[in-house]
Amino acid sequence: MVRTKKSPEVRSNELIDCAERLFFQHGYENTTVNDVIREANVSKGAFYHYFVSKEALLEAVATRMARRNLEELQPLVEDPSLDAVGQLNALFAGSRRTKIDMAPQLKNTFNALFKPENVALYHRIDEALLAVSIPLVAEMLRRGHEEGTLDAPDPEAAALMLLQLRVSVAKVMYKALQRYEAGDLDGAAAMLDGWMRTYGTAIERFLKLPDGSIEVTEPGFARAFLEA
Amino acid sequence: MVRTKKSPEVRSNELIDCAERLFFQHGYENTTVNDVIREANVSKGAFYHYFVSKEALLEAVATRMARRNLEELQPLVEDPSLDAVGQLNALFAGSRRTKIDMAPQLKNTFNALFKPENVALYHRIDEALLAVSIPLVAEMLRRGHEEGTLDAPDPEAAALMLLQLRVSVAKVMYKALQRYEAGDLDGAAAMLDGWMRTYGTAIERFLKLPDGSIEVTEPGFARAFLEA
DNA sequence: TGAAACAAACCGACCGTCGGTCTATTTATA
DNA sequence: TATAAATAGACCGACGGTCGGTTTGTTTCA
Repeated sequence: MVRTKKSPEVRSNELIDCAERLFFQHGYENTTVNDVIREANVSKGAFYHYFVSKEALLEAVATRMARRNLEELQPLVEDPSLDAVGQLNALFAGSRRTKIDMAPQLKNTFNALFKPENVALYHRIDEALLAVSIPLVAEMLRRGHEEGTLDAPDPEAAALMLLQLRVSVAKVMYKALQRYEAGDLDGAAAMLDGWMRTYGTAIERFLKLPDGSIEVTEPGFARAFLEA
Repeated sequence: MVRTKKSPEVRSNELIDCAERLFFQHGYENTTVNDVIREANVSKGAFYHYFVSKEALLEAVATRMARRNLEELQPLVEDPSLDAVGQLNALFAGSRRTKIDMAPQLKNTFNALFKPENVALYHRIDEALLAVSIPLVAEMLRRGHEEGTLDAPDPEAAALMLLQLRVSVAKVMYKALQRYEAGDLDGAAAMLDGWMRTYGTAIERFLKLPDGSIEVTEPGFARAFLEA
C-alpha cells in the first residue's frame, strides 16, 4: 500500500467517520476492524496506533456524536430571554426541527440502533448523550425551580429521570417507524402522536406545570416526520 | 468423556444454570462457550444441539429470569383485596423485601450488570423483564383509572414510562453501591434514599396521586440494603 | 419376543474469522 | 542525521460455530 501520512487529527477523524458509517450500516458487531481500515485506506498498524481496541473506536464514535449534539443544544439553553419552561420547549422545538430536517438519516439511525446486534452501539451512544445532557437539563431545572416556574427540588435526579423517559419515546418512534414501513401510516402516526402527548403530560405533571405548558409535539408532527 | 444422557429439560436447564452463573461472574463477553460446556460437563455438540448460538443461550438466561420474576409478582397483582395504588405499593414492598433478603446476590448482580462488557446481558434482561412487566403494570393502571384511584388515560404508555423510570433507580443503586464499597456508607445511603423519594414523587405526580400515597422506600431501607 | 429401523442426544476434532500483536520500514522534524 | 511518530502488513491465538459420526432409547413389525 502507498504510504501516506496525515495529521493525527485528520486520520483519526477519517477512521471515526468510516466506523460511524459502517456501524450504522451493518451494525457494530458485524463490522470488523478490517472493514474499517479497508474503507479508510489505512493499515492495521496505523489503526492500532490511534485506537487501542475496536471498543475504543466505538467509544470515540459515541463521544463525537455526543459532543456535536451538545454544540447544537448549548445555544438554546444559554438564551437568557427564556425562562426554564421556555428553554425546555425550545429544546423540544429544536429537536422536532432536526428530526424533520434529517428524517432520512434519523430513520436509518433508528433502524440501525435498535437491531439486536447493535446493543453495544446503542448503549454507548445513549450513555454519552446522557453524560452531556444531564448537566444541561439539571441546570435548567435548577433555574426553573429558583424562578418558581417549575417544581424540581432535586434537579439532578429529576434530570436523569426526564432523560430516562426520553428512551421510551425513542422506542416508540422506532415501533412507529416499523409500522409506517409496513404500510400503516395512519396507525403509526396516531401511535406516535399519542405517546408524545403522554410524554408531554408526564413531564408537566412531574414538574408540576400547568396543563399544556410543555409542547413536545405539535399537530401533524408525527405524520410529517414519518413521511419526510 | 463419559457419555451421559439426560432429559432435554434437565440438560438445557443445567446449561442455563452454568451460563447464568458464569455470565454474572465473569461477564457475557468474557465467558466462552467452552467455559460453559466445561462447567456443565457437556460436549460442544450437545451444546449446539440445544442452543443455536451463544446469543440464544443469553436469550434463554434472560427469558428464564423474566419468567421467574413474573411468577413472583403475579400473586401480588391478583390480590383482589387491594386497589391499584395498594397493588403498586405491594409491588414496591415486595421488591424491597426481596432486595434485602437477597442483598448479596443482588449486589453481585448489579456489579456485573453494569460492567461495560455486559451491555448485551443487561439489555437482554431488561428487555425480557420489560416484556413481562408491561402488561402487568398496564393492567393495574387500567383498573386504577377505572376505579378512579389514579389517573392514567393511556395505561400502556404510562406503564412503559413508569418502568422506564425504574432504570434510573437501578443506575443510582449501582452508583450507591460503588460509593458504599468505597467506604462512604452515609453518603451512599443518603444518595439512595433521596433518589428513591424522588422516584416515588415522580410516580405520584405522574399518576395524579396525593402526596405520600406511594411508598417506594421506607425509613432506613437504603442503609439496610447496603449493609445487608 | 426380539431385532431391525429410526430419531434424538451426544461427542470432539476441526475450520474460518476476527481482534489484536509485532517487527520492519518510512516520514517528518529538530 | 538522529529520533520519534506514523504506517505497513504478516502473523498469532482464541473463539464461535460446523460436521461426520457414535451412542442410547423407542417404536415397529415379523
